[in-house]
Order: sequence, then C-alpha cells, then structure tokens
Amino acid sequence: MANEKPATSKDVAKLAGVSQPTVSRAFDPDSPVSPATRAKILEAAQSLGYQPNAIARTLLTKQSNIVGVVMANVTGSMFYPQVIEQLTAVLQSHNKQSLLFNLQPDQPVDDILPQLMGYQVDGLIIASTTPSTEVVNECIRIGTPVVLFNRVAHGSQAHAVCCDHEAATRQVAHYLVNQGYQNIAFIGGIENTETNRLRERGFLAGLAEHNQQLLAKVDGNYTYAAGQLGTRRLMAQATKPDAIFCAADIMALGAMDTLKNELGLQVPQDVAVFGFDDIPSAKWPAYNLSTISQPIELMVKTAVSLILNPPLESTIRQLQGELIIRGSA
Amino acid sequence: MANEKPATSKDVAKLAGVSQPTVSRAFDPDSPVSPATRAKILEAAQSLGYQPNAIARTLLTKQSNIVGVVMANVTGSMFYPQVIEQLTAVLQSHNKQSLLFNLQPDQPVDDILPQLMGYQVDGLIIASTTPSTEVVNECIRIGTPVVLFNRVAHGSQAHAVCCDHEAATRQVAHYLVNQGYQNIAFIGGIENTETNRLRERGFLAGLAEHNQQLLAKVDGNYTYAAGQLGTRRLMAQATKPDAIFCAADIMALGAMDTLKNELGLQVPQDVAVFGFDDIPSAKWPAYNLSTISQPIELMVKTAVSLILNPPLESTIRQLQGELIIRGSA
DNA sequence: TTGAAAGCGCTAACAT
DNA sequence: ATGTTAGCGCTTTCAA
Repeated sequence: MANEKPATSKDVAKLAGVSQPTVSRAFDPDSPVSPATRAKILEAAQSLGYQPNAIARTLLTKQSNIVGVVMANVTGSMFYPQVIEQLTAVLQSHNKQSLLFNLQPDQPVDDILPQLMGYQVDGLIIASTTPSTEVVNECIRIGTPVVLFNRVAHGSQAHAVCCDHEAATRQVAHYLVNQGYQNIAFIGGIENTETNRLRERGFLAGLAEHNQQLLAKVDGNYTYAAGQLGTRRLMAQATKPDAIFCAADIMALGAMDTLKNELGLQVPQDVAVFGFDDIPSAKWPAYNLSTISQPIELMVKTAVSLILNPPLESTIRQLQGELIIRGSA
Repeated sequence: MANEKPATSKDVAKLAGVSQPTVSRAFDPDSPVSPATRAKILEAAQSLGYQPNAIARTLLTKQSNIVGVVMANVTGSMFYPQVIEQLTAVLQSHNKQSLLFNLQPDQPVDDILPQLMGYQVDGLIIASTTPSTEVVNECIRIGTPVVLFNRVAHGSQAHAVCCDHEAATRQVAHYLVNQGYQNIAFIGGIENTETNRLRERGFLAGLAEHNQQLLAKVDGNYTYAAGQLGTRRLMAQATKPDAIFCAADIMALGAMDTLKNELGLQVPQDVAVFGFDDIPSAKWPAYNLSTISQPIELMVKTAVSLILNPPLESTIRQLQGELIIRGSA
C-alpha cells in the first residue's frame, strides 16, 4: 500500500482526456481554460490524489516560494520563539513556506547559507547571527534578498530590520536616573555581539547625559543563570547597586530571583531591576518586570515586506522599542 | 549587481573543460572522478560561485532532504519551542532541512498537508494537532512517512511518538496521595484534545487506586492566564484544595503566582502545586516546580529515526516521563 | 481554448 | 574515468 508513486499532471491529463499542459493551466486561476474542461480536470485530479509538484514548478519558474530563516540559540533568551512563530505566520499569509535552519553553537552561518541557496529560496531572513559581506553579496548578486534581523549589515548589501537598541537603553538610563537611583549596574549580553554593544552604548550615553557613571558591569550570555551569577557578583561588591539593568529579560528574571530568594532583598525597594525584550514571563505577577518591548510584530512584517519587495538599495529599518514600566523599577 | 543568474553545472563544465555530468560527479564523494579533474572542477565552481541546485536534484532523485514539521500554538505552553529547536538540530545532523509550518488557529491540518506534500518532503512530523486518517494514509501511500508527536494515530498508518501521559499522571496522583494531600484539584488542558484526556484519565485512575476522588476540576487552555483563573475558581469554593495538579507547567506557574501573590498563601505549605512538561521556567528558584519531565530529546530522536527508517507497520513509541520532585509539592 | 514542443538543472544508465 | 543520452514534472512559447 505504500510507495505507489504520486500522480503527475500527465496521469491527470490521460484520465481527463486532455493534454498535459492543459492540466497545468487548470491549476492556474489566470489561465484561460473552459469551465467544463477545468471541472473535468479537477475531478480527475481529485480522484488520483494529484497535487502539483512544487519542485518541478520551481525548477522552471525560479520561484520556490520558500524563504530561508536562520537562527541560533532559539530557546535561550525566550525571545526568538516568538519571532519564529510570527515570522512563519506572516510568511504563510503570503503563501511562502519557511525553511528553518537552527544554527548550532560554533557553526558559521557562512557555511550553511550556500546550502540553503541550493534550495533556491526566494529570500533569506537571518537572526541572532551575522553572515560575512562576501556571502551575503553573493546571495544578492543572484537575486536573493537577504534581511538581517536585529543586526545591521556593515558594508554588505543586505537589508536590515532592527529594534533601536541604543535609543531604547538610553531611555532606560534616563528613567532610572529620574527615579533617583544612584548606583546603577549593568549585566550585559554576549560580549562581542553588536546587539550587546548597542545596548550598552546607549545605556552609558544615557547615564552620561545625567553626569552619572555606571557603578559596575558584568558580562552575561543571555541566560537565566547568567542573571543569577551576575547579580551575586554585583551584590558581593563593596558598593552595592540600587538598580540593575539587564541586557535581556531572561537575565533580569534570574537577577530578581537571586535578589529575592537568595539574598532576601525586595524588588524594587532594595534593588530595582530593569530588563529588555518583554518576553511573556516579564508580565507574570511574580516578576512584573519593567522592560523595553521590542516591536516584534512590526519588525516581522517589515522583514517579510523587505523580502517580498526588496528595495534596490540596501535598506535599514530601525524601529523604536517601547518603555514598559511595571513594578520592578 | 543583482540578478545575474546563478551558475549551473553547465557553466562550470564549460569553464573546467569537462562534460556537465562530470561536474555532477565531482560533487558526489562516491563518484569515481580523478583527483585532478575534481580539483579543476571544484576550482571552477568556486570561481563561479556554483552551488548544486537541490531543486533539480530533487526532481530526479525524489529525495528532497526536506522534512515537513507542522505545529500549532508554538509559544503558548512554552513546550514546543524546545521541540522545534531540538527537532531542527537532529534533522540537520542527518542533513535534512526543516520546512516549518505554523498552523493558525482554526486552520485544519488537512488543508495544508497536500501543500507540504507538493514540496516532495521526505517525511512529515506533526505536533499539537491530529490530521485525518484519509489524508495521512494518502501520504503513506505515496511513500511519505508521517510521525505524530504526542498524539496517537487512531486507525491511520502514521507512526507516533508520545510521552506516556497516562502513566505519568497516575504517578503524580500516587505521589500526592502518599504525601498526605486530601483535597486534590485538577486544572485541565484544552477539553477535547487527546493529550488532555490521557492526562486526566491517568490522574483519576491514580487517585482511584488509593480510593480518593478528585475534589474539583476546572478546564484551562494551556496558558498562564488559565492557571490563574482556574486557581481563583478553585480557591473560591467551600472546600479548598490542599494540592492542585495542572495539566501543563505554564498553568502551574500561573497557579503558583496567584496563590502566592494574590491570595497570600504559601506553596507548598498551604497549597501544593504540581505541573507537567518541565519547561525551563519550572526550574527557576521562584517556582521550583515539581513536575513531569517529558523526555524531549529521546522523543525527538525517535521521531526522526521513524522518518529516516520508517517501519512498514504503523508504530507507536510510548516513552516514559520522569517524576521531578522539587519544592512545590 | 487547447495541443505540440522545448527546456529548467540535474542524475542515472550506458557506452567508451 | 569520462562523455553521451535521456528524462524527472512542470511552465512557457508558439501554432492551430
């Protein structure tokens, strides 16, 4: 019962008593086929379980209707699952499928892009990692638009959609200073990533505008554990912070739990905590985390529209995050 | 600079001064090509930026090396993001790509499977939703294995990988009774899903084995808010529960937060809470949730191996969850 | 409105 | 070890 091969347009043609191209036309609403013929063909197709072969079509039309999506560390920060969910949904609403590539730690994007290109993807959306200019430009050269998600394209011809990290974290700094916090510490993300650099830079700039300096800074890696560890380190110092800004919500949650459960402190009374991303857990009453909300929906829609209607020039769309004040700061 | 079309094996052949099939062979490690020729070809390919066209190959070999993955409600329970992450990783380790379809609310799986089949996927892994027997069997008929993830295949020829929900929740019942809880309540998942029925049935059976009955039951929908709401309802009753078992961790977290922050109760002293899934947040000190851990890694590996080496007979692999006792019960 | 013929880029069978 | 030939299932001319 297995392994009868799938019906082809030829099979349908024979059964319906028409030529093979006519079958093809019957499945294209814009092709001129008489209603009678079309009905006959669709019925024959139905009875054979015929489904047009998208692969064969792609070979000819050079349109796969597949968009490659590349991500690393999907569940780490709890931010990217939402991106995947919305990205696939929006692509599907445009009749595009998503070929999802989950980059493994230490696996270079550059190695796998050619592989995805082999599938003739109509576009490439790359998040949480930055490909080299050469590889990106090679994609562009053969007509495949590339959109970086929360990275910018230095010198390459990729498009980019980013939350304006720098402006957002500057706002956080203003807010914390205006609330009267004096000793403000920072738990950063992964040291050498652009996102992290921007978030840190904006925050420092914001403090500087009030003539304040950072009390202390530790590096994290966008994990809950990093938030815990960083907090322990910060609270072990001679001058303890009265506010901790974390470069990602997930670290802020670790920070809060450590302050409350390990150190017996109150948030925000003893130490305030601020996050970045607005992941679902940030809203939970246990945390009630003040944070920056990245405009995921808009970012996703923008990314998809850049893929579907790629501008000729490399375009960077910088979208503003929103300051969400809850109870933690 | 855009839109020069990609190099083909023909282009490479011309540049390298060999025939086109030889180029094809040079890219297949098992094909007999002299080292000199292969070097020449690879160099030519490199200089042209040639990448074999996987679409053309698929048309001929009937092997796309793409596996269709279908899911609904990805971020809802915070369980599926881990499944996606591990599934893509394991598939990639076998040189398979993942075509991810995110089923929208009220969108029938049956409608989109033919569409995925059009891409000549080598297999289909379907989670959090159950396709009809007819559509599944049509896939099987043309040689595409189908694996259901956490569903069983009633009468269809699909394979299935499930956590043994029933056995697991029976264990939870035993545990709670043995700990001396007397008034045990249940917050269920989505009423009409198989997973939910099994979890409830096992729990009731476990209680019955100790001659205990459920104090009360409310329905949830696998969201944090459902856990909050259910808890409020349960705690408003004349006889209040001393233990609440939630059919998913995410609801258990909502339950705990409501108990602690809204009702000022202690967990587990006043009310114990038990979950199901072992999502990352369950480990956080703020919750320290006792739960059932679904063996995701094993489930994913099993699912992939069923796709790669499909048994002739419909096969159900039922894997045991693990009772994880933390502080909440 | 429909059919005949060509060909997308590749692999597989056969011949050399 | 390499070249020749054929053809996967479809869309796209071009004719009729």
